[in-house]
Amino acid sequence: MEYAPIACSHHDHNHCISDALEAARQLCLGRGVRLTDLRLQVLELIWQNHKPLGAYTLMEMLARANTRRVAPPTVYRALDFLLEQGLIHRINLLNAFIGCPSPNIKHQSHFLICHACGIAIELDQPELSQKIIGVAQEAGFRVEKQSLEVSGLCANCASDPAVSTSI
Amino acid sequence: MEYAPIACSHHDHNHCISDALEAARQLCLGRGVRLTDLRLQVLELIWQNHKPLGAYTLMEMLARANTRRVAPPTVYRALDFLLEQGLIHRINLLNAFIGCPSPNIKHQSHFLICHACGIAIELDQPELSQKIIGVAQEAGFRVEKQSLEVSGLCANCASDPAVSTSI
DNA sequence: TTGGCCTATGTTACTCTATAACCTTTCGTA
DNA sequence: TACGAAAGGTTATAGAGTAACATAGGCCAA
Repeated sequence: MEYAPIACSHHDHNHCISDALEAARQLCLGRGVRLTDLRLQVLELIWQNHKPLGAYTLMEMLARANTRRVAPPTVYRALDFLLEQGLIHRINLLNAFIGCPSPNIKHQSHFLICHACGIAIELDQPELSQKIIGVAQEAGFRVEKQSLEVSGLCANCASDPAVSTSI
Repeated sequence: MEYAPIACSHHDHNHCISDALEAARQLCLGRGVRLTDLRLQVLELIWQNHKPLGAYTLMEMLARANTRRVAPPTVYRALDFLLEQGLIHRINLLNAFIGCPSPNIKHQSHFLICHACGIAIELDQPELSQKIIGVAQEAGFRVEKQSLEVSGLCANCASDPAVSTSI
């Protein structure tokens, strides 16, 4: 049985963006932390699509949007904040960052990453997290953070003959 | 029920090294690929312990062992070869490389990484790989490579009060 | 409302990781 | 032994991330 993840389907992405930004505002308000202009702008840029973005790409996007250039530490500090608040995830495989659709629920970082179109699909599988914790416990290991990064082809790209034959 | 992974236990590590190098020799012989001096030396250095090593650390170790300095491309080419042959894995979380104890069996990259002592324990859980493939298939995703990197505390460090209190 | 503190951002310089491009050497084979 | 492919050497540079210190802005207490 298959379902199409939202990242992979045609959808009104403006809705994704506004939902994410509103969730971020509420979450920061509730926690008493400051979602500054810069942090909000970085989060908004990350949400431009469902593809993870590198810090230096973000810097260029900021420069283009703001006329003023920001230096690496500035963007990394904003990213650190967003990571701490769980508003974004880091994709180690790509040295890149992607928005989290459910920042208010504590969860692990599990992604499907399409190497054809570049999108990253976040999995929501608490059962899988539990399975991983179980396997680790058998080895006497105390789990703190999980990072699952599966690369391959998303539903769209896998069914696109132009993609499948060009690999 | 717990078992102590070998990387975590007291063990004769020379045995790990000689096994790994012998396995590599056999595997390359069988595949008709060349395990050159440099490649063998890099593999041996990686196997010095169960902690992932960065490319630049390896470069320094090579320089110390050989009197002659090697440049980054040289060590990266050796690493690429070893990765292609499945003799080592890359740990994205650490930008580092670690020896694979079972290069002759095709498998996914699943690791437990202790942030206290630095060791990486490779999991051997085909069932977990299958579970991940299943979850991905539900989203219509065609899996090519899995990378699971779990960070936390290994059995030794978790039971060491000096470690637990210093975090 | 001012002063002081804390947090956020700016700036400069640097480290670490990785690769491009081109040249030389080495190895296996014809 | 000579040739071609593969491996390694060299130089330069791209890409990712951080240290250290300076400045600005928001918030609270007196």
